[in-house]
Order: sequence, then C-alpha cells, then structure tokens
Amino acid sequence: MGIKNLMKFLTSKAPDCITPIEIQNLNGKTIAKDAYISLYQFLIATNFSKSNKTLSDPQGNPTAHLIGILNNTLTYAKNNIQVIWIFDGIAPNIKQGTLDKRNESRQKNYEMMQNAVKEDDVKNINKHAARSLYLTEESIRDAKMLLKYLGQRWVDADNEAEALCAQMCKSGVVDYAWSEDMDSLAFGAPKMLRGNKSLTEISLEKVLSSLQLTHNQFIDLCILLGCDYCPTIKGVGQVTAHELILKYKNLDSILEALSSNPTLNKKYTVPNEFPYKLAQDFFSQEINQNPINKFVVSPKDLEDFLVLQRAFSQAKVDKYIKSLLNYNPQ
DNA sequence: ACTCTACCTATAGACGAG
DNA sequence: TCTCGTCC
DNA sequence: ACTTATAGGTAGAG
Repeated sequence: MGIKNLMKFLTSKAPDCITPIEIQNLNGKTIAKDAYISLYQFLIATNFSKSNKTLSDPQGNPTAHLIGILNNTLTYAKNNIQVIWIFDGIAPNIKQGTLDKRNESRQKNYEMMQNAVKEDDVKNINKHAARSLYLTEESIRDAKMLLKYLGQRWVDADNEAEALCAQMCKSGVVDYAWSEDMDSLAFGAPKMLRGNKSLTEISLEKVLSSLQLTHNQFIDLCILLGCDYCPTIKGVGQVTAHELILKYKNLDSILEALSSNPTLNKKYTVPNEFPYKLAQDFFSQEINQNPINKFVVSPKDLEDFLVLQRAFSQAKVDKYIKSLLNYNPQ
C-alpha cells in the first residue's frame, strides 16, 4: 500500500521535489529496483491491460512477466544503466494486518471471477482475474533464472525490498531506488525513481526542505498518512497530519496533546492498538545487505529456457540476444 | 460554503507493422 | 507520428 | 495457504 496519498500531498505541497527525467539522462547510473512491483506490472499490464488473454507456455507457466523483464533489460542496456533487482524476503510481523486485508480482497475477487465465468461475463472475468492474480513461487523462480541468464544482478532482501533499495541508495551502492510506491522516501532513499517509459525523479532532500521537516518528522508524517505497518488516527488526513507535525514537532507530542485536550481528542480518535513506535523503528532501521548475485549473459541458457521450455519464438529470442550482446559486450 | 477524509472503482508494458 | 494487434 | 501498488472521483461529515 505504500504511503497513502503521499504523491498527491507532495504534488500540491512540495512540487519542486518531483521532476520528470529522460531515460537518456540516466546513462552510467545504477538503480536498485523493487522486483515484485515491476513483475506485477508486467504480469497485469501484459495480460489484462490491452489484450484479454493470459500469456503462458503450453504447460500453463505464466510468461508475461518474463516478456516484461526482457523488454526492460534491453531498455536499460541500451541506455547504459546498471540495474540490481531486489526481491522481497519474509514480510515483517507488523505488516500482517495489511497482508490479511490484501488476501481477503484477492480471495473475494477470485470468487467474483468464478461467478463471472459462470455468467460468461468477459469484462468482469478479466477485471477480477487481474485483481485476484498473484506471483507464484514458480513465477519468481523463472524470473530469477531469466535474470541470471541475462547477466543481470539480483538480491534477496531479508524482508521488505523497499527498505533494502533505500539502504543501498543511502549507502551509495546505487544512485537511485526505483519503486512505484512511496515507502522508499520514508525508508530514507535520497533519490527515487518512478515510472517506466516516462520517468519521474523525487529528491528526499527537496521533500524535507519544502515541507520544513526533518527525516524523523517526515517518517511521523508518513505514519499519520497511513502506511503498511500501523493503523491511522481517524479524522487525520494529509492536511491535518502536516499541520499537527509542524505544530507539535513529533508523534509523541501529538499523542500527548490529543489525550490532554478533550476537543482534539473528540475530533481525532487514536486506535486502541497504535504501534507507531514499531513503525518508526521499522522505517529507521539499518538493513542488512545480502551478497549481490552477479552473472554473465548466457545465450545458450537463454535459448534453452525461453525457446525450448517457455515456447518463445526462436527468431525473437535470437534477435534479442544479439541486441543485448551488442549493448553489453562480454 | 468549504475543506478534508474515507471509500469506491479503475488501472498498472513494450514493440512494430501498417 | 499514431493506432492497434501481438507477445506465449 | 498465497508476496506488488497508485490515481481519480465523490459522498458526506464537520
């Protein structure tokens, strides 16, 4: 879920921090890329956005995300951009509430899809199929294998990929943390990228200076807006959250003010379970960085895997390999 | 009259032939 | 340059 | 048993 309404908030309150950037301008740069979000985009966009069928090999293994990886890798190679793909590890306990909700919604959509199938309602079949879709262990294994054969780099995070992307950006291992969601800023990524073909750069330094906040205050703001790790205070949205933080300086003081002021307390109700300190710690923690898996392009493995096992067209794979080797001389 | 939140629904890629 | 079908 | 997100519109509370 990322941070609720953060992009909307930044667009109106700190527009300077958001700048469009041409992919050519990223020549020579290194990016840590949140793998799951990307793979979901590839899977859903390719399967359901324009066409109405799912792409898979004859055995039924999904291939849409593999097509996405191929296109994406070539685009980065053409522009001399190094990418390190970051995969999620084990979800943290404090995220359980969010995950439960997600699974519930997935389940519900799966049932609605089955109903639509009975009624032969194509539009709703596709709609709910897209919403009940998830990446299987096998799909992820395929994705990692493909990245390996493509000579790309990837890492398994211990838990949240976002957090590791941000950490790598902070420590200078990469220039940018790429993600569609906005957690990266809360995790402290100095520079993040969003988008695929048309890219947007967001600078944390400019966010903080525009909003006149320290990073810890910004984390408190994110918690108030709504994150994956903690419920929100009812009645507090983007506007009120920012005002409260500017006035009271931090979440502890805000809560103190709320509990000692009957008028405020009535207007804004803090949930019984409000583990904001855990969320604060989670956003500020030091992240362990596991070793990066690095490989070289292997044309033979690519052909075996894509053409023989996943039924890709021989001609396309050949063309692709030629192109990749051209940009990535071994 | 107006601001703000909460909730609902919709959408998420890239290539190339013509 | 744009649209639209295709990618497996 | 199941691991990704946001944007936009709008009703309605305060």
